[in-house]
Amino acid sequence: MKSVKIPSITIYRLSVYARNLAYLDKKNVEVISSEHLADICGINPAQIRKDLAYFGEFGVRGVGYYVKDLLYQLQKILRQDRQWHLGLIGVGNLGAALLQHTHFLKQGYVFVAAFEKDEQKIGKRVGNIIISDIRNLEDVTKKTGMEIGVIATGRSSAQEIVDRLVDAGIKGILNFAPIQLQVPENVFIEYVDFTIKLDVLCYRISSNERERSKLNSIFPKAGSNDKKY
Amino acid sequence: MKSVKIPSITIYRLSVYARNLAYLDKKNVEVISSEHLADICGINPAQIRKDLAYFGEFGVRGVGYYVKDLLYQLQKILRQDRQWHLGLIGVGNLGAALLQHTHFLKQGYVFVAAFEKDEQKIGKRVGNIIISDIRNLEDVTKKTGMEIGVIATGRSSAQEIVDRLVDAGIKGILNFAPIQLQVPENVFIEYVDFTIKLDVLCYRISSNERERSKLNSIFPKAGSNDKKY
DNA sequence: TAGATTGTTAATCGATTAACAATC
DNA sequence: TAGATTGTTAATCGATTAACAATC
Repeated sequence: MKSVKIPSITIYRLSVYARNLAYLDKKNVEVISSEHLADICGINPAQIRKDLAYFGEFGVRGVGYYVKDLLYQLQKILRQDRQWHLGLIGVGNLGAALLQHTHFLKQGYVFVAAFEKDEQKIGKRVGNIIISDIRNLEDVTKKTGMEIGVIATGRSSAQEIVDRLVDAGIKGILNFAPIQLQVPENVFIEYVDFTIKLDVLCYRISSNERERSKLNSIFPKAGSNDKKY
Repeated sequence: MKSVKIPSITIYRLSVYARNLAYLDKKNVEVISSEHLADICGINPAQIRKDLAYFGEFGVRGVGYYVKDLLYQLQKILRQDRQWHLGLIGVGNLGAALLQHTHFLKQGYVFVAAFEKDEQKIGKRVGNIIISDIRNLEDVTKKTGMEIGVIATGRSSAQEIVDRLVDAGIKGILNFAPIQLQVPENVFIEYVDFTIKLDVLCYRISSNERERSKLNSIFPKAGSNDKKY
C-alpha cells in the first residue's frame, strides 16, 4: 500500500534519459548499455539502473536496453504520452519567448492561454495566443482547460497569482519569478532561476582564480601548466 | 592549505539569502534571525547558519544578523560586488528575451556581445547589442572582454560552440541547450532546463492523482476532504 | 541577570556508487 | 559455454537537521 517515495532528482534524471533516448532513436541506435547511456547523460551507470529499478525491469541482462522500448516506458511513466495545457501569466520578454518556444510543442506542452495586467498588451496576439486580461484568470483557466500555470511576472505579484491559480484548480506551477512561493500540499511547484545559476557560476570562477593565484605565489609556473581534458 | 570544498547547493542558497536580504533591506528591516530568514527562503534555520559558517561568523548571538552587513558580506563572497560581462550565443526567441532581461543589469550582469549564424540577424540590434557573426566569436570575445558564455542555441551546435568559447578563454558557461556538455576542469558550467522541470511537474501531478484515485476507491470521500494550507 | 539566538557538534537522513550474483 | 550487462545489495559518501554550549 505505502509506495516508496521517489525522489525528485530521480524523476529529473528520468527526463534526461528520455531525452537522450529519443536522440539515440532518431540516430537509429537500437540497443544501449547503462554504461554508454551514462556517458551521454554525464551520470554514473549504477545510478541509471537504480533509477529505473524504482519502476520495474526494463533491460535485458548481457544485452542492455532496447532504445525504443525504454523510451516508450519512460514516456509512459512521465506522462509524456499526452498533451499538457499550459497557461502563461506575465507576457514580458521572457513570457513572450516561452509562448513561442517551439521545443515545448514537440514535447507535448501547449499554451492555451496567456494573461497580462497591462492594458496595452491585452487582446494582442503572441504566437498562437491572444493575450487575456488577468482579471479573467479564473474564467479563462476553466474555459481553456489550463492545467499548469507558468509564472513569468515580477516578484511582487507572483504569490497573489499563485493563490488565484490554486483556487481555480491548477495543480502545477512553473515559476520564473525570483521568489519562494506558498502552495497547498496537493499543488506542485518547480522553480527556474537563471540569475542564481549565474551567481553560482561567478562564485566558482572567482574562487577558482583565488585558488590558482594562491598556488602560483607558492609554486610559480604550476598553474600555467594547463592540460587538455 | 587544503580548503574545504563548498558544495554548489550552499552557494546556490547563499544567492537566495542575498536576494531576500536585498528585499528586506529595501523594506528597511535592519535585523533578522536565522529563523525568520529561513521562513522567507523556505529553508531550515540550521541550514542557513551552517551555510554561513563555511565563510565566517556574521551574526550576533542573542540578536540575529544585521541585514545590511550580511548582505554586504554575501555580495563580496559571491563577487556580486563587480560587473560581469556576458556573451549570448544564439539569438532566437529565448536569446533575445535574455538580452533584454532588465533584471540581469540590476544584478551586475551585462551583455557585451551576441552571436548568430543566421545572416538575416547579423548586424541587427537587440536591446543595446548589435548581433555579431558567429564566425567572429573568438575575436569579439577578446575585444569585448566577454567572461561568460550564455548558450541559447539548439542541441546540435552547442558542443562546438563550447569548445570554441573555451579556446577563446571563457571560464564559465550558462547553458540553455538541452544537452550535456564537456568542458575542461577549470571551466564551469551551469544548466538551465525548464522542459525537464515541466516533466517533473507533470509526473508529480499524475502520480498524485493516481495515488488519490487509489485512496478514493478504498475510502470513498476521503480525498475530497480538502484542507486549506 | 534572564532571554534570545548564534555557531558548532553529533545524529540522522538520504543519495550515490561499488560490487556481485543473476541471467541473457 | 563464455562473455556481457542487468538488477540489487551493502558500503560509502555527503547533506540536513536537532540539540546545546557559547555568548550577546
